[in-house]
Amino acid sequence: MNKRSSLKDIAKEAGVSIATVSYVLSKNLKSGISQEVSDRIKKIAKDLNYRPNQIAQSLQSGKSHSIGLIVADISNPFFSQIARIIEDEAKSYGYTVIFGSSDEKTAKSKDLIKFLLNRQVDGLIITPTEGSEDQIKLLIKHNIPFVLIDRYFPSIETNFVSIDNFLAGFQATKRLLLNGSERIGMIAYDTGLQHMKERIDGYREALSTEKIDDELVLFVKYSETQLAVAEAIDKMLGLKRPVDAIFFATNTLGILGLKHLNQLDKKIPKDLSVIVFDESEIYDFFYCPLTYIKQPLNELAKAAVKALTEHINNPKAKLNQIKLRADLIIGESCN
Amino acid sequence: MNKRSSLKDIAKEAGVSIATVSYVLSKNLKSGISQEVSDRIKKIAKDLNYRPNQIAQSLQSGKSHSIGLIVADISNPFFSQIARIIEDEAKSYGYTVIFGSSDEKTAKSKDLIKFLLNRQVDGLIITPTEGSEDQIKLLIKHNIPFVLIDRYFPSIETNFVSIDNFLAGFQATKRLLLNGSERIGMIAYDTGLQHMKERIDGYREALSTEKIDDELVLFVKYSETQLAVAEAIDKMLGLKRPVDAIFFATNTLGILGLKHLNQLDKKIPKDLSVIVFDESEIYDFFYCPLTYIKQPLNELAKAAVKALTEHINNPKAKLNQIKLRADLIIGESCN
DNA sequence: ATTTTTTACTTAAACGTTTAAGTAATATAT
DNA sequence: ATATATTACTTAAACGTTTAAGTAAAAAAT
Repeated sequence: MNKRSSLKDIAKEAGVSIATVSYVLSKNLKSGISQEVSDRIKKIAKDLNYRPNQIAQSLQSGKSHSIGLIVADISNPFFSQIARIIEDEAKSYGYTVIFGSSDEKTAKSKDLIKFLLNRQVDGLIITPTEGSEDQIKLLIKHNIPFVLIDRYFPSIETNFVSIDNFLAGFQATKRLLLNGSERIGMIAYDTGLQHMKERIDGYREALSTEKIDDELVLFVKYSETQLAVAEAIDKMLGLKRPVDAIFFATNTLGILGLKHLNQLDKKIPKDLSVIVFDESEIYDFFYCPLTYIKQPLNELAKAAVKALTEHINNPKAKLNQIKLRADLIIGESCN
Repeated sequence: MNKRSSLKDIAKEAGVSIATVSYVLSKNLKSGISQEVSDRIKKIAKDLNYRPNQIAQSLQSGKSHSIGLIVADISNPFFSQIARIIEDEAKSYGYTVIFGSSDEKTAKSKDLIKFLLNRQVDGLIITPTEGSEDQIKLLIKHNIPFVLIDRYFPSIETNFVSIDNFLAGFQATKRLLLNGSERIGMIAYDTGLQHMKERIDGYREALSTEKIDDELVLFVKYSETQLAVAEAIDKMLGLKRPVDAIFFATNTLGILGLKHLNQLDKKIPKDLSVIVFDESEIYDFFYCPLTYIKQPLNELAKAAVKALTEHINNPKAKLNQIKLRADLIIGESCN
């Protein structure tokens, strides 16, 4: 890369001090530089195609004007859609986004946080992994601005932006009951993360006590999702009293589940009712319009960036603990 | 954010000079520091939780160890999958990735390049937009390491990594002919970009002269893709001699096209044969297994990162102009 | 006519590193 | 016993900014 021109080069060319050039070019200070010198400097700057070195500015100011984004997996459309909105939003505040994928692994998340902080990001937006409480506490201890997104830890006082997962789980389940389902299975990730817990709690709350049956809530490990979803479905359908509805707790679980149900040649909603979490383009290709929970991705991502910039600019700003409402989009998969 | 400890803090604590601390902590130089002092410094560094300030290191070294990634739209699975591979690969070389979406707009792409260069990225991986030749030439002029991905400009000597789009277009069309299609339509983006041209050229090459018909190649604008795809299909089906097969030149075009064909209640392959560019999870939910062109995303992304790091480390390294072969995955959509 | 204020700059330090060059003390060689 | 080499450091400059503090000259006030 060619050496880029610096204030020094301009100063030399203009026969003035570096400070003078700096004063002229950083418009924020209208300190007393004569029009003539100012114009000359501006012209030279333009001729030399001067662009301030942000690294030097960062070192000087202690601000990098970049934020770190840690998602579970950027190639998952749920996260890449969020990333896109965060990108645009961050840019409007003057921030660049450096991203990383944790693969839901605590160790990876820890490395990423370290990596991003070494890069002197001004703050972080994180979808925390299970068991990453200590990492989060460390961020608090070091006064590093951050916002949790999608999930949060009820035991830790942090900024977070998520949906009301309890309500979403509750509403979905109520809908299934309303449409006559008697035995409603739920397939969720095997994680202690709050968002998952709440989805399940919402589901339980919606069921009358006699309908609750622990056999009907099955957990799959993130690392073996595909196989485990299929097994869970097989199990639910193989029960003495099989399920007549399944509630999938995420996007990925739902898609894999629907694939397996297709393989089993189960017809929705004739053989089985289904509700899925999150939107997907895929639903358009499913023979039956699906009923699903639609998260307000735009609002989630924007609120996260807003909260983060607020805390970057004022570390004492009060915490943003935002739970947005997710809508249940009614299709025909649970009729 | 709490002030992080610096070499200065450690030096003060240890009663030595900053340089001594630097020598100890930057293991690469085994210059003569006594074991005793060295151990003491290391202990203090650990106690103070010292992490080198990469901004300062960057300023000093002129390397930021970050690369800029410009894609058309990070929320498009094609690009987010590539981004994920680039992320992992870049990390293995010690680079962070800063990304941006150009939305296929030249002006946005220009801004992004400027933005990323101001951030002192060491190099760029770019999916160039139509008409961005000047931006690319400027990068060359300034000796900025970069690699084009997915597309390239035949008129400019650059690093690039793409697939052999001509061959892909050729093979897809040949397949349709082989399976008996007589009137093969193609829906492509209205762009002069080379990858699109080559896909169309491949299609033309496969057709015998008398089969080529300009009515059968329809172009849609990126900014109005959805509507335009539907119109193009309607037009092709409404011809005096309507098409009996459609070749969709990208992922997005294919998905939108299939949706519209569903709405028209056209059955594939009975009413119409179809071949699509790129993979999608969606295909699993289409009633008919699709025949599609599968790009080797892993190889593409890895080759791009490799080429880029090569050129960052040695600006005179010879150009990597890589065209990988894409496979035609045979389904049942053109039988 | 002298003092004060204003103008238009410059000097210098700082941000946190790296690293070439310098130095004093000790060890080795002659 | 003196010259030379080695060890274990320190000094200082550099990367490119920003900005408080300083200064000389010109303008305004007394």
